[in-house]
Amino acid sequence: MLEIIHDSQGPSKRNPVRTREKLLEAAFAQIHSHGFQAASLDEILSDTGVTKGALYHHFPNKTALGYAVVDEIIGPSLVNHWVTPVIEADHPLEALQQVIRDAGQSMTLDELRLGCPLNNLSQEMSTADEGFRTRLQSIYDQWREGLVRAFERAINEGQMRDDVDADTVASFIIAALEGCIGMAKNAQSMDMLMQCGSGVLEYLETLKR
Amino acid sequence: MLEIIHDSQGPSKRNPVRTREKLLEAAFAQIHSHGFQAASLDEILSDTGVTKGALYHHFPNKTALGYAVVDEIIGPSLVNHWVTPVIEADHPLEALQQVIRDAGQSMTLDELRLGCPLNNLSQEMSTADEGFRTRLQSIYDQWREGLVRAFERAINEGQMRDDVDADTVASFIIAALEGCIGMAKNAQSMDMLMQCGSGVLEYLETLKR
DNA sequence: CAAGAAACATACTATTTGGTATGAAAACAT
DNA sequence: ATGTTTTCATACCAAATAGTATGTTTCTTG
Repeated sequence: MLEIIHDSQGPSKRNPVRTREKLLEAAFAQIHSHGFQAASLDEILSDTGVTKGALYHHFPNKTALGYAVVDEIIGPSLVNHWVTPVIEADHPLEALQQVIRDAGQSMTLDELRLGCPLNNLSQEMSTADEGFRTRLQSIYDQWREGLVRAFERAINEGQMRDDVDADTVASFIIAALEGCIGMAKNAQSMDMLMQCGSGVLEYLETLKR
Repeated sequence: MLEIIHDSQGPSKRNPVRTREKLLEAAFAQIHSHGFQAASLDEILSDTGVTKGALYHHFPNKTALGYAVVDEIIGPSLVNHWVTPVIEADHPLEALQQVIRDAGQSMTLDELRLGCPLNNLSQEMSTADEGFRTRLQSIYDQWREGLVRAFERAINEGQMRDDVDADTVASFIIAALEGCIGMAKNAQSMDMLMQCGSGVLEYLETLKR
């Protein structure tokens, strides 16, 4: 928290691209820890060593910085970890189960305490700022559409029951996953995460044929 | 929002109990709408017509007011609507399904946009304030323990499969429900609530025997 | 009824906040 | 080299916030 994000390359030559990156990273960390509204610009600046002038050169205001965090960090990260592996897998259902297990096992208690950045921001900002809501919604949409495609493929290939609606299942899975993380986040308990997660895994098991 | 909460009884005789109630109600509304940290004391005062002196007579600080909202409004309301009906029912699984359906049908779009007060506060405050976290956790615990008792009874009476762990199922159900509401809240879509909710209902169906 | 406590009212304060104004130093183009 | 744009630095500001100080009114109690 008190660490400054150093440039890896020697003395401080001027590097606007890296400056913007540092701001995004620090803003993401700050938002993840405290939420968007409680995220302090001054803290982001002291964390990065960037000055207010530079910040407001790269972003017109705090909201725009938040939007950039959503578009350039949260969205891509979610697609990488949760969508692509399932879409590209030969056996989507099992791939999804594996992604869930991996996420559960690689997550530390400190990370768990912070919760899911996507869900955190949604719950905080959906009523407060329409721009956040739509951006976050498009991430959820990508996620759901990815799962739907994967499920439909699994159904066609006879890996999955054909008496379920892929769209309903996808929505339910995403909701259940976010719910599990939220639950375990408040409990601050790895056991709760595992217990809840195994509920999801068992549900996925019932979808196989 | 702009309406003042009037006393129903004539002119403003001094009524400390009612004053405290009005503060709690307005604080709950404010927290439900904007979250705890963004809830403005000044707005609560102008909503109620109560003055700052009275507020700080009844509550030592903003945090204590928030705690009281959790203990005296959010907790009891949840137990009333979600725990008691299931515990007292002859057929817990079907009762739970009915509670879910009722909640879905009685919920307006405006309410949906605000989300679940319990989940909202958990996600916002669990990292920021340990007092909030423990209080909210005890509500979750009551909920889960209520469901566990109901499920165990259903299992004993042969209404529910006996190859599932009541505790795991209870945690998963609560997580899934909160996840559904959160999902639909961000989507601001009643359809999403219904779609997600039917996922929960179908899952509950698989638990019957 | 008197005295003390409870309940409320008003004015003020200290701090934090996002945002701005203005200028300097690099980087770039000609 | 010189002018121009980009990138950054510093100092400042207006608004909002929770909280306090202090006084007044109502209620309770002996």
